[in-house]
Amino acid sequence: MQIDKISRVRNFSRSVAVEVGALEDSFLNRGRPLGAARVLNAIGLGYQNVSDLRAFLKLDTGLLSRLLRSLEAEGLIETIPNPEDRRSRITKLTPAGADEFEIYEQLSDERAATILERHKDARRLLDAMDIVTVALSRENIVFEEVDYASDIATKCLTAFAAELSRRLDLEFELKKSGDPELSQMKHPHGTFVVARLGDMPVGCVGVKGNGGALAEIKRMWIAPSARGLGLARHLMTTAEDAARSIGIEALRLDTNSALFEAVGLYRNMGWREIDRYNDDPYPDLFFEKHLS
Amino acid sequence: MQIDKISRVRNFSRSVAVEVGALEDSFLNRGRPLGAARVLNAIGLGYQNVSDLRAFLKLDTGLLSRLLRSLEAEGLIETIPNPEDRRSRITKLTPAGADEFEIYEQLSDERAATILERHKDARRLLDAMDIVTVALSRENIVFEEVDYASDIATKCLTAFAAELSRRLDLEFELKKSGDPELSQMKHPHGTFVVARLGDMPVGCVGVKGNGGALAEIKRMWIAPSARGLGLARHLMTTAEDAARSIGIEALRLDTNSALFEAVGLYRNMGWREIDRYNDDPYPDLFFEKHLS
DNA sequence: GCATTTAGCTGACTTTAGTCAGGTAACCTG
DNA sequence: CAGGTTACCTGACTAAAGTCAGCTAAATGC
Repeated sequence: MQIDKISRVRNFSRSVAVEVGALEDSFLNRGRPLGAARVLNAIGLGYQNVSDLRAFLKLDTGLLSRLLRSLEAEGLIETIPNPEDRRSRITKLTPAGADEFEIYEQLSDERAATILERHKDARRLLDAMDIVTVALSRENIVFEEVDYASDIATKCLTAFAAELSRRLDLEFELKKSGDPELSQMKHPHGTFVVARLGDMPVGCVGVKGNGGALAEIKRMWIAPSARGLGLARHLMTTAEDAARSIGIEALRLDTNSALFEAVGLYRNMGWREIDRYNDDPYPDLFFEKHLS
Repeated sequence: MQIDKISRVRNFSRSVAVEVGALEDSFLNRGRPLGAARVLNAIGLGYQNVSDLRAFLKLDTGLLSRLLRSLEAEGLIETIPNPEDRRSRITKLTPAGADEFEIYEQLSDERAATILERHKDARRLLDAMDIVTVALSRENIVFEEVDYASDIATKCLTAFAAELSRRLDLEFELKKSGDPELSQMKHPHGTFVVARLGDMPVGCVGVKGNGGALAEIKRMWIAPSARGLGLARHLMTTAEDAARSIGIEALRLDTNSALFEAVGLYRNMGWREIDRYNDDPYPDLFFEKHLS
């Protein structure tokens, strides 16, 4: 049976290798060697200083240097010394370079769109792709404190609200930016932590404080595609650490017993069940944890 | 929103491209250029004559020729003229070549296993991979008549039985090879058609005949990962054509109204609802179609 | 049976990718 | 400020990949 699993993975690898090859071919049609195209794209993506480029593309210093020279000769990039350390250098797309980068982006978008077009209902395929994406690059998931109004936080909160509405069959209203509840999830009272894979949101949790020693965990969410990987534990730990660092001594939270995965985690991470502390209709379980 | 979908596909492409690169790196560790390794693997996979290799690997005739020469020099392959057309040539792995191919297979298996190992429960990931595999290579799906006892047919029937058991909550007993019901799905009485993607089963259907002009459709199944692509129509058409070609004039089938997609398809493909013709407890709808 | 086509090979070439040993300017350390 | 380190560059090289014209032998078409 293990053999069968492996052959499924290998069938998968084979089919995506074809897809990757096709994208590279479409890049080659721009008349530039793949190496140069890759460098141009990396610069467009924001890898602007040469050492970052080298690390990202895993290129030898000599090779990268030459590729940069060739892009310069095409008038697509400019490199200037980094004013903070004039040994290192910063690359920048010229307007022509930005145009060319945009064309590569277009090519990538077109290939992606081609795949989607062949599916009347692409949702299932997209969900499957998300699962694979997270599974293959889980070590690149970063956990970090961000402003609840940031782009990535908004993505998380929107997805969270959509899922709650679906799973609990109720209309969950997303709080607006000015909402006092949200402003309590911000330093110095509280904080907001997201887990993300690049620009893809995979989880979030808010710590809502009021200046006192007791704060509350809110908006704990893990993207469906990222479940079963143990991310929630990491996310909660990050949130607890962040809470401790702003002087919070104890946390509490409410949840619903229908969210059994979450409930299991809380118990497992040292949360203690307590009595109801609010009269919201939705939660039916309440927990507390002291941050020693 | 379309933009968001595209970025999901592109995130996916990016993450799998890394995987593909890693596999190629592991291939390079065998000390042979990637081009030669690819040729060796293609030969091992069964692309034995030179023109097939060329088409499969999309290589220039000169380049392939040289790669074949280098593999010959290593003692890994032999090429002999094709006795049927002595202009063309057939390549064959030597015992040493077969060993070397096996090592590459091992490397691929190991990479696949590495991915699986990181997941306690890999089922969700594997299902997602299957969906992606089918979506990306649906144009490679082949529909063909096979013996019901063949490897691919057995895979289909096993999956079919497992799914029926799960969905209808009953213990569906897989027929054994010697079963008379199955032997009626074989020429000259009947036939068995599968849809497959390489060695991956994506669908099947049996035509069970008794020598007369009327036969019955049985074991119609589409793999979960292949649904929503309109394969069932193609599969049924293939089965009807195959039935006609062995002299069958009319087909009938029983089904359950819970399988609404299948029922919709039958109606759409010119099947006419008829009265119950057996007393099985599971079906509640009966159809017939005359093969003009 | 002779011209034509086909399959594959070879030689001669170019481009791309990658490696490595210096070299230079800028920076850092004591 | 001397000595070492760092960041990047250049030159010189090799290996791999790809292209193309011309060749040969076998098959095919009329």
